[in-house]
Amino acid sequence: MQSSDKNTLTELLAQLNAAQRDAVEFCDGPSLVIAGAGSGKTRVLTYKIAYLLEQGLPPYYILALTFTNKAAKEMKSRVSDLVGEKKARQVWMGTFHSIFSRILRNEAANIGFDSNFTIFDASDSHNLVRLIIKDMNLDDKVYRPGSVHHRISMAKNSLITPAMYEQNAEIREYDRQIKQPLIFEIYRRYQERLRAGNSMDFDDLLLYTNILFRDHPDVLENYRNRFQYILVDEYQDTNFAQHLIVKQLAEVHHRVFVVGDDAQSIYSFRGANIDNILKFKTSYPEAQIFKLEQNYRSTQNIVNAANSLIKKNVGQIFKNVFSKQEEGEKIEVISAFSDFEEGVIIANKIARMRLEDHVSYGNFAILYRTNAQSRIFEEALRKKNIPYRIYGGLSFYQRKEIKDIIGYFRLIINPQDEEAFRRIINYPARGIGDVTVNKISDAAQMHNIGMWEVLSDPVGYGLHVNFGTLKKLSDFRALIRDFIDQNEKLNAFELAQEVIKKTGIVGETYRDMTPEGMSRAENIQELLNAMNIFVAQRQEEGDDDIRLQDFLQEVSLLTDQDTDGNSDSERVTLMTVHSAKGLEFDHVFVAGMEEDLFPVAMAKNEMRGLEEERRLFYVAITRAKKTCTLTYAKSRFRNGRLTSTQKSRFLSDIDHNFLTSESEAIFVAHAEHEDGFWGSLRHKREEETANAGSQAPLYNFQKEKLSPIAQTSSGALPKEADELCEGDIIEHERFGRGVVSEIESTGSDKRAFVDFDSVGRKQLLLKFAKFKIVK
DNA sequence: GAAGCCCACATTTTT
DNA sequence: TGTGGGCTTC
Repeated sequence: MQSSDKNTLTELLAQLNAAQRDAVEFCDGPSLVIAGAGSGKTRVLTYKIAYLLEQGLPPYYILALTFTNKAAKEMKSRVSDLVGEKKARQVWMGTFHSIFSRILRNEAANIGFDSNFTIFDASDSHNLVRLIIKDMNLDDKVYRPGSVHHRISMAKNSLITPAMYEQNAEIREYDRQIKQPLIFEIYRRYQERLRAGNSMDFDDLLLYTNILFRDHPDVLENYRNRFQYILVDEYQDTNFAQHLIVKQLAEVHHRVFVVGDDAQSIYSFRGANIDNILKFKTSYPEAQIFKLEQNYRSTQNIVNAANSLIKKNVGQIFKNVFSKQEEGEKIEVISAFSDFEEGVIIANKIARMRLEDHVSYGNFAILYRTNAQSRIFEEALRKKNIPYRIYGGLSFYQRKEIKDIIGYFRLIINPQDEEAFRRIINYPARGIGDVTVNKISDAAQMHNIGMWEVLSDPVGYGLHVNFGTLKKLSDFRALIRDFIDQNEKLNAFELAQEVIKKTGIVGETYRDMTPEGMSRAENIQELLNAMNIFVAQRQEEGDDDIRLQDFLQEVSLLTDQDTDGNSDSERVTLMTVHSAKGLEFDHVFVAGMEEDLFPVAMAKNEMRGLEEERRLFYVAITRAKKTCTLTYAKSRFRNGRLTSTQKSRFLSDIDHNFLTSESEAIFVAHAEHEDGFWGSLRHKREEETANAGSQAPLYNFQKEKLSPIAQTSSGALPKEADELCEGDIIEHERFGRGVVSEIESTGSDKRAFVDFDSVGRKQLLLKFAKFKIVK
C-alpha cells in the first residue's frame, strides 16, 4: 500500500520477503515464479514492474499479460501506486486478448482483415456454428453446436488451421469415432464465414497473432525488439497459442518473467496446458526458477490440509507451502441427509457465526462445483433473511436488449458483420422476416459477398422480393448509413443515444411497464451510463475523439466479472469454485463434496481429469483465510431424481489430522435439524407455503412477477375479459393503456382492436391477451 | 407477431 | 426439478 510515487529500489525491495526479492531482482533471462496460493503473486508482479521502471527501463518496452480484465485493472492500479500513473499508463498491460487484438488491428492489412473487425463472443460463435450445421443439413443432435464449437476452439488453441485439421489423420479418426466426421468441414466454413464478415472469435485473436508472426517476420521483428521485458500472470492457464506468442516475442531479449501455480491449473477444458508451466525449463533451458512458498492468507491448518490433498497428484512441481499464521481451527466436515439440509446447515452456521463471532456477511463464501447447486443455497439463505450475492449468471453484456443494441454498434462499425446483421435486421420489428433474410443470405452466398452488400443493389443481385419489402430494406440500409455518417462527428455516447432513438428501441422499451420491460429499460440506461463514463474518462485522459469503435473494442472483451463492484461487505458470496480463483474469504464453505459431483462424474475416468478436479478442490480450500467447512449430502435431487450419494474421495485425500472428526459434526447437524432427511422434506414443503408471506430481503423475483396491473385496477369490481366492449379502457400487460375501438367475433374467438397510447393500434385475441379492464 | 406447449437437457467457462 | 429452445397455434 505505497502511496508515494517515488520509490527507490531499496525501498521497493525492503517490502518483499527474501524469495519475492530474489524473483524481482533477477533480470538477466527467463524466469519462472512458482507462486503457491496466497504467497503474494500479484505483489511480486507489480513490484517487478516497478523495479524495472526504477532501473530506467522505459515503460513502453514492458509487456505484462493477464487473463482477466480484472487482474489487468488491479495490476495497473497497483503499479500506478508504486511508480505514478503517468509511467504506469505507458506500460503495455492488459489481457492476452486485448493486447493482441490491438496489435491485430494495427496489422490487420497484413492478414487480410480490416482494422475495424468485429470480435465474436461465445454466443455469436455458437450461433454461427449452428447456422452452418443447418446449412449443411446436418442433424444438430449429432453435431451439437456447443461441442462442435469446442472442438474448433481446441483446434485453434493448438494452432491447427482448417487445412491442417482436414489433413490430420489422427484428428479425423477421432471425429469419425465420435460420429462427427464432418467437423473439419464445419470448421472450414466457420472460418470462412468469420473472415467474410471481417470478424474474429476469441480464439482467432491468438491464432491470427501467430499467423501474423509466422507470415510477416518483419512485423514479429518489430514487436520482439520492442518488448524488452515480458511478464505473464497465471502462466499455468496458458494454452499453446499463448505459449508460442510469448516464446516468439521473447526470442531477442530472452527476458520473460512468468508467474503461476501449477497446483491451481483448472482450465484445461478451455485449452490451458499445464505442461507449459511444468516444462517451462524445456522451452527456456536457461530459465531460473523461484518458489514463493510462504502463504500469507490462511491459517496453518488450512494450508497443511490443502498440501496434504495436493500431494496426491502426480504431475506437479514440488513445493513446500507453509503458513506462519496461527494454527487455526481444523477443517470441519459436515454431512447432511439431503441437499436441502446441507443448505439449511450452512445458512444456520453463517447466521450463528455472525451473531456469536460478529462476522459480517461479506466474509462468507459458499463455493460449489456446479451452478445448479446454487438454488438450494439461495432458498436456505433467503429463508433466514441472509443477504447474498450470486456470481456467474447471465452477464450484463449477454442480455438480449444489450446484445441488440451492441448489434447496431457492430454493424455501424463493420457492416460486413453477419451475426450483427441478422440480429438487428428485424429488430425492432420492421417487417423483414425470416423468408427475406434467407433470400438475402442465399443471394450473398451466390455472389460470394456479404449480406450488407446485397442491400446496396438488391435487384442487381437477384433478390426476389416484393416492392414493399424492397422499400423496407432500403430504409434499413439508409438508417445504418446515416449512423455510419454520424459516427464521423459524434462521440460514442452521443451516437448511442441517436441509435436507440432513431431505431425506436427507446420508445419500444421505455413504454413497456411490465417488470421485465422496466428491467430492460434500466439495463439500456445502464449501458448508456457506462458509455458516458467511458467517453468522459477517456477525455479526461486527453483523448478527444472517442468513437463507437473504441467503446466496442473495449466492450467486446469485457465480461460480467469486471462490471460488478466485487467485494460487497454485507452479502454472502455464492459462486462456483472456478470463479473463486484469485479471491479470498475469511470463512469458506465448500458444498457438495460427493462422488460424481466433486469430482464431477465425467472427470473420474481419466487421471488427468481427476487431478484437475483435485486441483480445483485445492483452489477451493485455499480461498479460506480463517475457517473452511466441507459439506456433503447423503442424498440429493439430481436431474429431477432423488439419488443417494457417496461422499467424495477427496475428503479422504486430506490428512485427517487437519479435519474435525465427522461424527461430531453430524451430531451438531442433527441438533439443529431434529428429524433428518424425511423431516427436511416436510420442512421444505412447509417452507414453500410459509415463504409466500414472509418478506424476503433480496432477489424476490416471485413478488416482482405480480403484474402491477393487479394493483392499479383495484377498487371497482373488474369486468371479465370476454365482457369487453368498445370504448372500454384497458391496461395491457405489455402495451400499457389503450382504448378498445372495435370488437370482432370469429367463431368462438373474440378479438379486440385497441388503440394503445404507446404502441398504437394492436389486435388482441381475447382468450390469449393479458390485460385488465380499467374502465 | 406473440404466446403457450412440449421436449430435451442439465460441468467448469478467465476472453 | 427447472429451464430454454423450437414448434405450433391463432
